[in-house]
Amino acid sequence: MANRKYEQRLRAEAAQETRRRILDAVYDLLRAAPGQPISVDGVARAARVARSTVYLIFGSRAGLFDEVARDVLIRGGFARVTEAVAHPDAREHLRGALRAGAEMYAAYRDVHRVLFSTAALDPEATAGAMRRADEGRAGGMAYLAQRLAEQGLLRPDVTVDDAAHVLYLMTGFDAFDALYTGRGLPVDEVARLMVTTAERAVCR
Amino acid sequence: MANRKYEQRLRAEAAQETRRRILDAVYDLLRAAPGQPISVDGVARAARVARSTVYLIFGSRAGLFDEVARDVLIRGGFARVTEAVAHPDAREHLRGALRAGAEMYAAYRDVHRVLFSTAALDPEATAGAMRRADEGRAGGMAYLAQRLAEQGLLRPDVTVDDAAHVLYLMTGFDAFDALYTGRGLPVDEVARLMVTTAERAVCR
DNA sequence: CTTTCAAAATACAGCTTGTCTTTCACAAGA
DNA sequence: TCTTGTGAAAGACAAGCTGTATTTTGAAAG
Repeated sequence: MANRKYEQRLRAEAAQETRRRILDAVYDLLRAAPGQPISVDGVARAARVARSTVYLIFGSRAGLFDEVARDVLIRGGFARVTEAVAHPDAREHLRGALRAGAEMYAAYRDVHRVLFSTAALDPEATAGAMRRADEGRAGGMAYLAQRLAEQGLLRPDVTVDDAAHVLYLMTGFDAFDALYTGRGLPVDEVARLMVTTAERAVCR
Repeated sequence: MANRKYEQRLRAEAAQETRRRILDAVYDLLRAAPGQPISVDGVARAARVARSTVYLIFGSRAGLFDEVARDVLIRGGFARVTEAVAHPDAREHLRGALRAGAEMYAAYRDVHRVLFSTAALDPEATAGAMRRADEGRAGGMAYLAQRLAEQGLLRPDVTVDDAAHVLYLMTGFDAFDALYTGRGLPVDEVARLMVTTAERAVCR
């Protein structure tokens, strides 16, 4: 029973691959049948993997969705949102962030819909990934409101706090989806409406 | 087996009473443990009623939630929203509708949250009450946008369609809840932010 | 005193999550 | 080549859920 050290290159790679296959299966199921409950069993079968393997890797249903939530930000292009933040002009920061956010949401709309709705129903069900994303956005909007104020771009009758509230409202997935799915507007139309509405509400 | 006609006063009243008891149980459970899955069995036990009775009266879980959705509008004061619509001044119509809507959502916030989130996840799960409410709101906002245009209150750079889109966005439960729960603002603050944001976005 | 009906009680099939234990297959190391 | 570690599969299991019967109870209506 002496410990024999393993470096396991190939095996670790294979493990990573099955992990990806399971995540991909969630995307596939969501795209194939949006608005339909997803079971761990269904995911396992779609990934051609045993159900117990899903529990082995992700621990639970919540753990799986937690990883999906982490993954969908990367796949959807969250990087472009952070790029927008780097713009020296706060107004361009606002426009870029709203546009990048809309595109990110649209890229995997069904996935975001399921994640947000299940998180709203039962915060435990996503193990906190949604909460973290939300807090990050709240912090980002506080920062943006502050920058707008510093650059003198805020309407005189709008406080920094109010601006942060409105920006938080406009950058949420629900706001995006109300226009995208609820009204059937294309992404660029949604982004345009969001930008003009936000600017009129908080900018001078 | 000859049919004997029944007028059944007392019995019909008793039936209506158990029906209310079941609906009340849903409210109680939602208020006691928001963000926790609700089972038909739990509702039945809370109402001190057999589970089969719930199915007898409401047909299914979806049917139950459908009735709750119908009920919560009445209890929350949807009447005040329709009153606002009657105002001759379209701008006051807008303000009144937004305020009344916010108060209605706030009165039974947890109930609305569950209803909207489950409806978003699975449209079948509420048997259409949410969809109908949504269509009604969409129609109402189209009407309001039209009235604003006719009274010359719309910004010159805003089309009637765009105004309807923005108003639809601002009057949704998700928009309300983003500020009410997401930001922890009191109802009147939410209403104020909604009104000013909507007015700045679409009114001259 | 009989009829009718709301409600309860009960059993059932089928689905779900989550936790086991056992077995298999294969790459890493000696 | 032979052993060992380990990712994954396979399968059994408990517990909870929905939905659909079927039968029984109790009380109001006639």
